[in-house]
Amino acid sequence: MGISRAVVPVGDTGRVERIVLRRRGGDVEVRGPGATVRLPAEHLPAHVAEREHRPEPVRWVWDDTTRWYPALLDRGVRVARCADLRLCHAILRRSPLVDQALLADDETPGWDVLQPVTDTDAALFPLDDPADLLDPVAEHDRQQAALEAAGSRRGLELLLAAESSGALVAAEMTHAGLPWRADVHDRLLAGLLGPRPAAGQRPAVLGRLAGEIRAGLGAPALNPDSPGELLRALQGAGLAVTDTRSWTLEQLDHPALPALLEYRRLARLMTANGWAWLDAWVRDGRFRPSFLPGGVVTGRWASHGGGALSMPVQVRPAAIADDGWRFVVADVAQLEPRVLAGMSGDGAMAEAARGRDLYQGMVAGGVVATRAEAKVGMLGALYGGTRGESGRMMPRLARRYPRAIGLVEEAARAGERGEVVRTLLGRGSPLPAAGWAQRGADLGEPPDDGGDRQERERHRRAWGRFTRNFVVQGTAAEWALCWLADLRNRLWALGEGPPSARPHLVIFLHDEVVVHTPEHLAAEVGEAVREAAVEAGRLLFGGFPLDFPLDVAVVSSWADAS
DNA sequence: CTGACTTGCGCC
DNA sequence: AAAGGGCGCAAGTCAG
Repeated sequence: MGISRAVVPVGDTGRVERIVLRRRGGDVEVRGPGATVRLPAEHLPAHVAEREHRPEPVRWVWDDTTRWYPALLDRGVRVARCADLRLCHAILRRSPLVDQALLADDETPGWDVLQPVTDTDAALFPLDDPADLLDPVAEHDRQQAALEAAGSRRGLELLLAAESSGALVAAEMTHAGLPWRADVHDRLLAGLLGPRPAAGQRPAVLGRLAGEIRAGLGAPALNPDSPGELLRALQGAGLAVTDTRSWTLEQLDHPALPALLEYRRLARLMTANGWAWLDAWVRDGRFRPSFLPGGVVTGRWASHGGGALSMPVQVRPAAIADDGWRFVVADVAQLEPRVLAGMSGDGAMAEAARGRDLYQGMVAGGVVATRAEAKVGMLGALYGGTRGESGRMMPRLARRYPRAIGLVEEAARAGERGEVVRTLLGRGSPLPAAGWAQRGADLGEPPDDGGDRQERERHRRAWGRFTRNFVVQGTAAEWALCWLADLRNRLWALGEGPPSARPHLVIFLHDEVVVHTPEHLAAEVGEAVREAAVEAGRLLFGGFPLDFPLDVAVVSSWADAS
């Protein structure tokens, strides 16, 4: 394995040799700047490893990381850089900074619809993979030409490098898996629900609670899992409700409700992260979901399998580091408001962000009286809340933070006009569904009846809330990608030996990372996480003074971090 | 029966 | 009058 201690800079696109890989039946075509060689697929890992060990940096160009990297990782081969043509294509195709004519080709629709493969057990090179019909060399050339001609090119270049690096991290996290103690999880479930029941049976505690609910509501046949039956039973018991959400039920006063709310809480645990979840997703002491970089329109990651991006705090005690290893858990406080301050160049908001608690900083700046007001006001600015408390805060925020609030307001107005907005680095928003945007009264359409007009207006406002949030959520995702990519490089430089012996990422949740590390490196990993955050801020916002304080914890169980 | 939709709730 | 962004997942419900 390579033992280079140098940290690879994120986005060092210019000086790096590029090698394009392409499947050719059972062979792989390896096309470097000087020569093209063809070798059997089973020889590829050794070939890649040999090239990675040489001192001159290389960027592997391939159609889709999910189609190449898992097999390399299985053979113990790690790569420093790649260009993921599928992900880069998706960004470039939607970016308003890009001349789409430069991407146009007969194969463009094929790249548009190319999906990642998530089933790592599938054959390495399935015969009918649509990816094999696409020419990665030509696509890479088109992408480079489009990038060359793009406005704000450096931002896009950074985004493509970070996105590709994210694809590597995603594959590596699935490969490594999150250490998961099924025995601890099972004890946790048994403590709350009773011992594991036979398939299809309610565990003892849920059975008892169901009985209490039926008795309390006078509905002996009620299935509390059925929203319809439950609603009728509640109404039959004299409660004026129109839905059965827990939040609604908490407002009511009825002797059956404590049992119902407790049932809800435990039934949720059982169905989402109960024994069935353990059977389906935990093998050999590891939870291995697949992560999908760019899986959300804003650029956030999605995940598939096991609900990896919404692991309840309740079950995190079962995530336990291996013997002699630790977790380093780090999250950014108030990432989105900080990113908004940076992207808008709002000095006053950046000043409030100086320090651990941005909301407290807003109080100190005299813009609001309490932290709670600061928080609800800021969430309203980011999500488009105009009602109640957050609506009342907006004028004050707009006065004190004109650039920040101006930026999100303008994004909302642009969305309402049906326009594309973009993140700081250049990821574009999708266009709204055809309909309201094209048929506005300002385009000369005869006025419809009031119902349609109101409907269109609702859609217009909703789309404005989406674009308002898009620019901030999307730029926050870019900060997080840069953080992740730089951290990945630092972690590699920190360790020694094969990938499995080095500190490695196991979880990434939008603004939080978990690193699994040999215990003796935990302190250094903590430093690396902080340094990577500083670097991410520099990459996105240059010299603009903006803090991204982290909470960092070195723990044995994920649950002990929060 | 399957598949699409709804409801509710976990995470950020 | 109403007006909160993005996801994934499981169970219930309903249409075909």
